[in-house]
Amino acid sequence: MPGVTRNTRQRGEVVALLGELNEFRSAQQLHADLRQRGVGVGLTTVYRTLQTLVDAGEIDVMRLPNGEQLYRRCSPTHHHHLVCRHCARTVEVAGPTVETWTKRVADEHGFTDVGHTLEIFGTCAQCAAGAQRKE
Amino acid sequence: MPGVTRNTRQRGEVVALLGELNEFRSAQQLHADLRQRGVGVGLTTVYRTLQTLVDAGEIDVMRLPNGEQLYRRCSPTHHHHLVCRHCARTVEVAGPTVETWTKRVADEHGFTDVGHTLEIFGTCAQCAAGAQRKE
DNA sequence: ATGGATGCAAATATTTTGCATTTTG
DNA sequence: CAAAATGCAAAATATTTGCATCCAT
Repeated sequence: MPGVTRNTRQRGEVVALLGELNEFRSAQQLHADLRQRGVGVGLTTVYRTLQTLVDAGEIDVMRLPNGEQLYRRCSPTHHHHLVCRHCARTVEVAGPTVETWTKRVADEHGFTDVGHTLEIFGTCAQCAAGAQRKE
Repeated sequence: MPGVTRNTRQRGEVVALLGELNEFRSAQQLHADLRQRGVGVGLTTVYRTLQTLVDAGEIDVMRLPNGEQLYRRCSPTHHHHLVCRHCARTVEVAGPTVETWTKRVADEHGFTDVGHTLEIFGTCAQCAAGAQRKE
């Protein structure tokens, strides 16, 4: 079992990139981004680093309806995402209402140790205005 | 483009099985179930049939945190699922609260054409009592 | 020096697709 | 009979793992 987490160049590159970006990216995208800027990092390492960061709670994972996993540096507190289907613009939203509701529903049915996943998808104002579908 | 949807034996088998079962199953599981009862259906066909049914809104798809896709015949109205992590027992829950909340949040941020995904995971009373982890 | 980290290639796992054949309407 | 559906094998995706080597501490 990994006792400590060492500071390697690759790890630094991944963390740095996530720090700059403010949108969800797949492991593959992040890997491509890095290579494009001339940074040598293996895809395997990107995957492993992201996994480590997720476990440490330093980044967020989200899964699109199509199954792709996207990663992003987010605020450490529990929250959900409102994502634009077209431009991928993302808004973090705190959801005390949802938290309370899920907890209550779970209680009513005798469920404990509850957790949940929630993502909201829609079209942001910009994209709606431009009505520019790029599909 | 497929104009109509024909009635084939295989399609009937899949629909029938989904009709009996009342829990989420993966395409692979459904395929195995069918073969086990001596019904000859190709895995490809199972996938294609499920896809068709989903498009027609006749069945529900859910994705576990691990990414597996599960299918189930559900009530036609919009709802969410409360799923036991251990025994996979599933409860359908209507979520007017959530619907309203997501709509409001989206509005506040100028998002339109909104949709969302929500799944609740926990430990059901039975499993909590038995404390039987079968992992 | 020593155990975690890396990265290549290969293995997994899941879902999709090409295409010849069968079946439904 | 024509179009749709089937099913096998192969392809496409995405992520994980074996293992020899490298490097941070």
